[in-house]
Amino acid sequence: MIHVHIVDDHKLLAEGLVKLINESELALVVAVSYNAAQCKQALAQELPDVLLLDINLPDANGIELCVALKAQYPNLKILALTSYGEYSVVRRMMENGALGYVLKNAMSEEVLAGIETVARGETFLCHEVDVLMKKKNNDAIWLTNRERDLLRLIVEGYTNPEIAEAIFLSPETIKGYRKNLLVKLGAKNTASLVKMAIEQKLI
Amino acid sequence: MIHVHIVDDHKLLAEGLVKLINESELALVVAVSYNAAQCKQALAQELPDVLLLDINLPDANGIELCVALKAQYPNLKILALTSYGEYSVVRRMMENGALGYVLKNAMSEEVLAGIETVARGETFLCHEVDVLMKKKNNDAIWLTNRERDLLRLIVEGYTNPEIAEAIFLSPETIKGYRKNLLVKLGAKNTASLVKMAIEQKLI
DNA sequence: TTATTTTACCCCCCAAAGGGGGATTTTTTT
DNA sequence: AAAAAAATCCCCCTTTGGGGGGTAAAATAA
Repeated sequence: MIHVHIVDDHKLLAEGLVKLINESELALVVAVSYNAAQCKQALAQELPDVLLLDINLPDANGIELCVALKAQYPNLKILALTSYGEYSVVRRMMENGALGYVLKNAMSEEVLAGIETVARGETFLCHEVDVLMKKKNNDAIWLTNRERDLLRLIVEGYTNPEIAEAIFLSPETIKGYRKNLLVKLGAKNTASLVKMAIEQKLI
Repeated sequence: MIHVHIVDDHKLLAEGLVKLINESELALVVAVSYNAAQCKQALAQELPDVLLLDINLPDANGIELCVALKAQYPNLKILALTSYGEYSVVRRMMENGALGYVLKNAMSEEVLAGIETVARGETFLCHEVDVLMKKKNNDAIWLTNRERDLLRLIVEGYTNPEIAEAIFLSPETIKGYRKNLLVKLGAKNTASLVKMAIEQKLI
């Protein structure tokens, strides 16, 4: 029997999942957490086989939480369960410790299949995400860490001179990054750059 | 018995809701739609007492859908069920035909209470939203229609001269609106203006 | 009917963004 | 070891944005 821990602040969804999983006879829900703090506490008590992890938690970022949990519990199998269907999110999640990724609009069978697959130690992507990762690999936008740092600061409203001073670089360098980001994202100015950064969840 | 129609593309959640509602003996789920098109088709067949409506649908905007459905079925009671906890979204939803608003992170009892209340024709807000609408009423940001139009164009990356030409106004007027928006949202420049507009879902 | 809000317009000035062209060094990949 | 990619820096010039002042008609609300 696979032991599952659900982490999701959408209580309605979590409730439904508990029923779904327990009734499947495939796995057993041993814990439900509504935020990152609760999750960490519960993990210290009992370690499940699979952690069903939402990305959008009230007190933490799912990607960073994923990294932290993997560091503490290397054998824990993390299955992302989220509504974010953006290339950048999936990729960062999978590169940072998640073994599987299932969208909230997937069929319930996909969740069960995902739990079963990651429990065996294999990677799993729900159908829609699988298609996305194969198709978009060509025109998908992927930023370097430095570019992401810069983009974050631009989105926050910092000007080139401000950023330069903050991270000890020449204003001309920041200008170069900004120009490059415009080209990379296909944005015509800062406004559309910020829009794309947020909507495609690149930051 | 209250007849309920669920509209949500998160199939996992919808499934859980069906069980929850049917087992409550309070109401009966007569239809489930995963998008706006399906919803409209199903409504033409059978009219429920309460429509449980998600805002984030793949093929439509929940607020606009709400207006359209209210126009066609004035007696239909719409209960918004969504993850958006922003002041602007709640207010626009309630001003555009929704009778109630429940967050997805609410307890399941709140959904049932919401269904029961709106079925009687009374308005309903889940606890968290109720607190929000009372507390934030002072510092909450609310834009005029014109300001929203302008903000939309700014977010899209149009410059002042471009906007002026597009909506037949003087570039100086656009400049004035832009300045005013910066003050209203408390943004220091276009980048943070766009960020706030999207994150607070003002557009 | 009076206030208030909204919409639309104008001036000056300087800082910041954006478009064009480069370059070098370090790091990563092959 | 060679090639490619990432990170850093520089110049010139034009357009756009942002801070500071305003005014005034039209629409809404009190």
